[in-house]
Amino acid sequence: MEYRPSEIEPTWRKWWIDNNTYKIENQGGKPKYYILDMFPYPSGAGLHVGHPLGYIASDILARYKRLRGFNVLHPMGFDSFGLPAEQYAIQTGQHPAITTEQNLTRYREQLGNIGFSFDWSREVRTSDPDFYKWTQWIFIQLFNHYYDHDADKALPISELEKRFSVSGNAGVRAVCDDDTPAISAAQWNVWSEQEQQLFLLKYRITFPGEEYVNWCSALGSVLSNDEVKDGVSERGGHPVERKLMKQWVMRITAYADRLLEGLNTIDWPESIKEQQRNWIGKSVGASMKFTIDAPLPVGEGSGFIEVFTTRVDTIYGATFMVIAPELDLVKTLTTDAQRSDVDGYIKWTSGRSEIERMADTRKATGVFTGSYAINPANGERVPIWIADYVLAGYGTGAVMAVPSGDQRDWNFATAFNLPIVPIMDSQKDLDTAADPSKEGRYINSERINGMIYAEAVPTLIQWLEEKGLGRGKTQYKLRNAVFSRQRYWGEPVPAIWEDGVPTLLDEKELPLVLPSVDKYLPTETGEPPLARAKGWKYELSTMPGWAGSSWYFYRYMDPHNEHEFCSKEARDYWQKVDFYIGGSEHAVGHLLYSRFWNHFLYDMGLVPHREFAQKLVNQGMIQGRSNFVYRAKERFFEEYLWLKVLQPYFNEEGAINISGPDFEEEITYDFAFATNNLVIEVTSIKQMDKIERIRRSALSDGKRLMVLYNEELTEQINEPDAIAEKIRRALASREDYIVSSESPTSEQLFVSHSLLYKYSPEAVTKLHVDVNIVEDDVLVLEKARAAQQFANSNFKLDAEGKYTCSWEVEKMSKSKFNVVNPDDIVAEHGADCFRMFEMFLGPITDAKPWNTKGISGVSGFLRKFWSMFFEGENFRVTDETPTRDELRVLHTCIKKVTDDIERMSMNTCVSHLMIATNDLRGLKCAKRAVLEPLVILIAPFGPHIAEELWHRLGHNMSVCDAAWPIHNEEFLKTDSKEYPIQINGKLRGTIELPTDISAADAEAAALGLELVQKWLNGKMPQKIRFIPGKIISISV
RNA sequence: GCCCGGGUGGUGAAAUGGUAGACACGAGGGACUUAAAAUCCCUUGACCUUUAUCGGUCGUGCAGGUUCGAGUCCCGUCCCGGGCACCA
Repeated sequence: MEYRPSEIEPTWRKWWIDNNTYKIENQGGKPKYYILDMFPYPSGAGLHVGHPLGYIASDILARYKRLRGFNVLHPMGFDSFGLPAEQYAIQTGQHPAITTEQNLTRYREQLGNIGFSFDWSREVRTSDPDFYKWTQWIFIQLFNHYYDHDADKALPISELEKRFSVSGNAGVRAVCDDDTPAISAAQWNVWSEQEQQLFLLKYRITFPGEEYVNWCSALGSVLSNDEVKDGVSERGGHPVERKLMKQWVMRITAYADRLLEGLNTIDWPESIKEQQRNWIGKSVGASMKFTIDAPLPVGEGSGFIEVFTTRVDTIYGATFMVIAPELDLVKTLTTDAQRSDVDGYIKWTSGRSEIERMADTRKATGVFTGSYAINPANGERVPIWIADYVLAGYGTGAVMAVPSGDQRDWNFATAFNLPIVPIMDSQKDLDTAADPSKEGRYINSERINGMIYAEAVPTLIQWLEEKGLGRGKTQYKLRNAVFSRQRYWGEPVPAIWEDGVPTLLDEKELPLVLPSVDKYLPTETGEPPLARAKGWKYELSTMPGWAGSSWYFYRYMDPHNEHEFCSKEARDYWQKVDFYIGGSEHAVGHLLYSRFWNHFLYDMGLVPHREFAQKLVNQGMIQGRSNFVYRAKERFFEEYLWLKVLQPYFNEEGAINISGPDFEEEITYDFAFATNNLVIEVTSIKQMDKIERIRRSALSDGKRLMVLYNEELTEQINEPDAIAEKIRRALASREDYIVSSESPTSEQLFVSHSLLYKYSPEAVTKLHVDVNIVEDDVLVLEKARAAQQFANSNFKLDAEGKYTCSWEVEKMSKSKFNVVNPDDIVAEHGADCFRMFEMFLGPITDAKPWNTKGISGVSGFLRKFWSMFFEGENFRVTDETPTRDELRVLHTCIKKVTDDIERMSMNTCVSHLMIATNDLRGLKCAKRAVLEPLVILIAPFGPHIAEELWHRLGHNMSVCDAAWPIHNEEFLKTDSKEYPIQINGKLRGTIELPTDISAADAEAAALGLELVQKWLNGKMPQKIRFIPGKIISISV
């Protein structure tokens, strides 16, 4: 019986739905397992073959875990708020909810075709009010808490109010704004409600703050750094400016240390953890005061400059200071003698863009202020310079420069002839570069001379603290996260403003539903779109894309709960995500913010674990494989005429004279014949002006002009003879102006890539072509002729009559015409084949271009697998007792597939199933005892074929609830093994030995071999190693 | 510049210190067929030797090291991809 996936697959998909096969309960005697995919944003382009890679892998794992007796939660939903839908709404006026709904429907359909075991009754959508009600609720909780250092967790803001009213903020160690003043209880208590509320904002975990943001007035929105490319918006290319705006901000910095430490407790890819570590950017160092030793005007400045350093141990090498030119302090430090230099430099740097400043990092620029500071360690006077390699925005905007240890400081010192003092006995070649080594012992460093790094740092910090000159300090790169978007399509922020104080809605008033607006643009006065909503009295900005995704994994546990974001029973049952899979592009966005929210929810006692996802795997991106076609330019026709017509047909006459290698010459003619005054001009029929101009010029030159239209050449492109004949007739004629009277219908010519090596690159335009009308890089002409892109086109084919395309690997996207829809693959080969082929491509963590070469291998395998069960039209599985060989094949396969699923090596699983199938077909095995376990083994990969065969084997229940077979070592044993024999590390032969042979016997047997004696060449072996089950190794 | 990954046949890849290239694609040859498709069988890292077998040399970016034995571990180096970037 033939294997027909198009018949069996839809049947079983319906059966699964009808039987609620994938519906999961929050209970049961089984252990739980929670497998989560990063949910997709439903874009208008639909699902492409890259999306399901991770879903297939997780589905295989989910089905496997279920077969192993786990209660598996494997849900799917949609991150359905976002900018693309809003952009589309702006263009078309259509409500984003409508387009989002359409996209969602398409995604559901496409996902439905692949046979996933998702429990769709648990689907969530972040744009659904029933969902974002709880996003808003969590926002309110964040507002109502502050971070207490002593408790090292978030505490209710009411606690803080109590403490303020009793003892002010003196004893409070909490995360707050930098500019928070000290207040007494008396002050707090006399404050008005409004004053108290404003003060509390300095402590709340989410608060309205002033932040520099990337403001794009054209989009009416603030953009994240990665939405800005080269100073303009990635989407639309609009200008972007740095602007100080009132924004809701999340005090994620409060959690910096815990987010960093938590990384050590989770099984995530090292690269993701490393990116998060870099993003958090903890640097442990010291801050120090350099007293200013200058004739400062009385009362100006604090009298010292504070610096932060991660290398306090290098302080004795600090021979000068550098401060950022933007700092106000520069004015006071500048002496009269230096004033004009300094002013000039400041003027020059302010005119330089960020990009320029980054571009020439090699050349040190800067100016001496004329003032000095005292190095607190050795009391030496060091000059204070300004230079733009020091950034005002980082730390204090001042550095102690240690030219022997820091390359930028070294460059600067070398350029301006400042002293370079070695501080470590291990530093080398200080005349050519800095040496930042921490190895060795200190020199020229008084107090720490002779110490090593680990001794020097605490010694110095202790000394600085005793003297009041500095202290140990930890600094983070992490900034608080801006949480407002001046956009429409996002969660409304549940806040009302009154007298500059935000009040949040009561829980009972949630959800605050997104109102209707007439347009999705900012107002004329630059307010966000929500300002257009009638009667809207709430906050005008909405939440960012990462709001809903920061907690959605809990909603799946209890998706329809109207009273809580997720019930306690559900949280207690599912605990956390056991296995999370998604793209590494979310490394520091989603994955850091969701960890932050989870820590907060943990502090509130709402979730059972500090980290929500124990294990994370990144699936590699499936890239697109774009195809390109080449459209002829005028230049191409000129070169074609020369190469294919004039040279072959007229050279022998010696009668032509070409205007030279520059085909683009405008004044003279493209080709001129020495005889009969004939000149030829090649141009488009559309260029009537040009033709007229040339005609007049030919007339005055006394030349006879022949005009060949690109378009007529296009039609005759495969008949150079005909064109030659035309020219021959023109040569022979006496007419002054020869031009085709017929008007050609072809407008464009596309030239096969295989022919292009003869032509110059400027002769053609390279264009993307839809990969769906290309097969094996050859354009399918029937399909191409029907395509819009090739209307009124002709093709120049190669000698084999083919139009070949070139290709490149690019991101898969609609604009590159390289999107492959999984539906098409499923329709052609079946869902099981599609699933297994995606896995067979290679390790899921690797990025790879989509290429269906090789899909026939998987397709053929499934047919072979199927055919084991049939003899003609009959199901032929028997109850005979299997042979040892058959059992060995089966149990080897069980072992390998089981091991490989556990380590997510899905590609090799497919290989092992292929091997077992090939072997069993060789043995002509059709025995139930072998084939039935094999059906269970294939079930996670090809659920449809497995379900079909499972039922044909006589079962009524789904194969999903079968028991995963366990391999029996007994059947893997063989009586003998072929041992490789290595002599001096080289493989020289093999020997068949009994499995249970003793070392002595094995050695003797090996030495008895003729081939071994040959290599020994009469010598005695120095050593023989027998590694049971592996190898025999002989050294001579 | 710094931090992560990764370099293996014509291609996708496999090999968790023990026979490098499993499995598959592609290619070549053959069987079946009126023919084609489908299917099945054989060969397929490079080179040398041989009628063929047998056999040998080289081979996992490059160059070293550890080891009886290295694609795998260590040191150096080059190249490719990703991330961060005058971050003190």
